[in-house]
Amino acid sequence: MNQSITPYHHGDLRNCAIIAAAELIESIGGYDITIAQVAKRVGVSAPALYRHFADKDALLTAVRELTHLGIMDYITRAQANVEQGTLAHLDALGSAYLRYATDKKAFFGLMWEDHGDTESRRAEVRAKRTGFQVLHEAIVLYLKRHKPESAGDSLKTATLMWSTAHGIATLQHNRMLDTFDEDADAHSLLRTATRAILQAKD
Amino acid sequence: MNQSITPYHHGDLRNCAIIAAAELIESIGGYDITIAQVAKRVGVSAPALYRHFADKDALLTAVRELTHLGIMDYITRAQANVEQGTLAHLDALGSAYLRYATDKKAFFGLMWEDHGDTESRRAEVRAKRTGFQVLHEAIVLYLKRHKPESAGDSLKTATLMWSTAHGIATLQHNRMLDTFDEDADAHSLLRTATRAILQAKD
DNA sequence: AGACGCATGTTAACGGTGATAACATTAAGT
DNA sequence: ACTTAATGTTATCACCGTTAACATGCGTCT
Repeated sequence: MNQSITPYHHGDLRNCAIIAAAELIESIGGYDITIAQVAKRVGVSAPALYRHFADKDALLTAVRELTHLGIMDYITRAQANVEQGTLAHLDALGSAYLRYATDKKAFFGLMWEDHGDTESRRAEVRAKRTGFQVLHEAIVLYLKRHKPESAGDSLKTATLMWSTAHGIATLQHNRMLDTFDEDADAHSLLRTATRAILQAKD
Repeated sequence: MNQSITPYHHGDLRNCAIIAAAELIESIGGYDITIAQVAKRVGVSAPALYRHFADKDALLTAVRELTHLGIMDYITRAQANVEQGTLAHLDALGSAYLRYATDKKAFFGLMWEDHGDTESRRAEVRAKRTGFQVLHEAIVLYLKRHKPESAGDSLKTATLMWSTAHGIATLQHNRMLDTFDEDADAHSLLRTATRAILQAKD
């Protein structure tokens, strides 16, 4: 965001590098980025970045954190004008997820890239589950209101909704849903699934 | 498979290279393979491979074709001992998909890797949709038998089932479903979803 | 059978990449 | 002011994908 004063030696690299990497990813529409590119964009030599990141993956992990904030922004914004615990609420959450996946395609892809099993990995999993918690709470509320008898299935229901949304997003990402059924776009598809999952076991 | 006679100069490289690449992928459990590794494994110098593959992605694309065969094998095998068009049939298809995703984790990941938009891409999309056709036909049969009134939704239903299965598989792939709900493993999760989707609009 | 040509292999080399080492410079604290 | 740690620089490495230039041997035509 703000690179403040004295950008060269004293300025906060790290943050600038993360932002530069993110901008680069967005501009080329893919996460196959190079350290040298980031360094050049921030106006510094490549090895300088290794003072702030252990390796390339550490930088990308930082970008992923930023991505988590981004998707959370989509989600919280989607909740703003919707009554909590309603079906419209769940629809809004699902739509936000899908919208992020298409709007910020490269980031969404990076988010689920298959990187190693380091300890920073654990933090990411936690961050992603935090996003899931929002969905879970919304479902808890919905079930309490409309189906108290199956309130115990909230976790399973939430997992199912997430899986479906994620599957639609990733398949669409791979151009796998393109010409199947024109009037069944991703969003309406997810809405149908949501209703089906909620109606189950009536 | 069979590298037949005279493996050196005259033997069928290409196929050997593809198999070597596949074996390598399986052994290291990831698709971050190097041309040199493949070359060494097949006992040939690295540039030799470029007589048979335009670039690295062409080789990986060939491996992906092999992967498509592999998953189709899982699917057809799953159909063998099951009555067509039954709920059990659909369960078997879904389970086969999930089982492949966990059994051949690296291949499943490679299959959905984000590679460029070349023309070989088109062929892959077709191959993957061929797999989808099996699911679709099973659903057509099921609907015709059990719900003739919603036979028109077969495509949408199939897409939804695929999306859910794919979402479960990929989320599990990213260790995202690990400790959520112990008694709700991937397979039972998908079975619940299948029933919900089929029961919808009753 | 022998000469030719093409498919297919080899070694050498190039540009680019992630990463480290050795050195330089600035900021901060006493 | 002098030391010290943080942070930058250039030089360098090993490796990777890829191409060029050269070598080898199989198939074919006469």
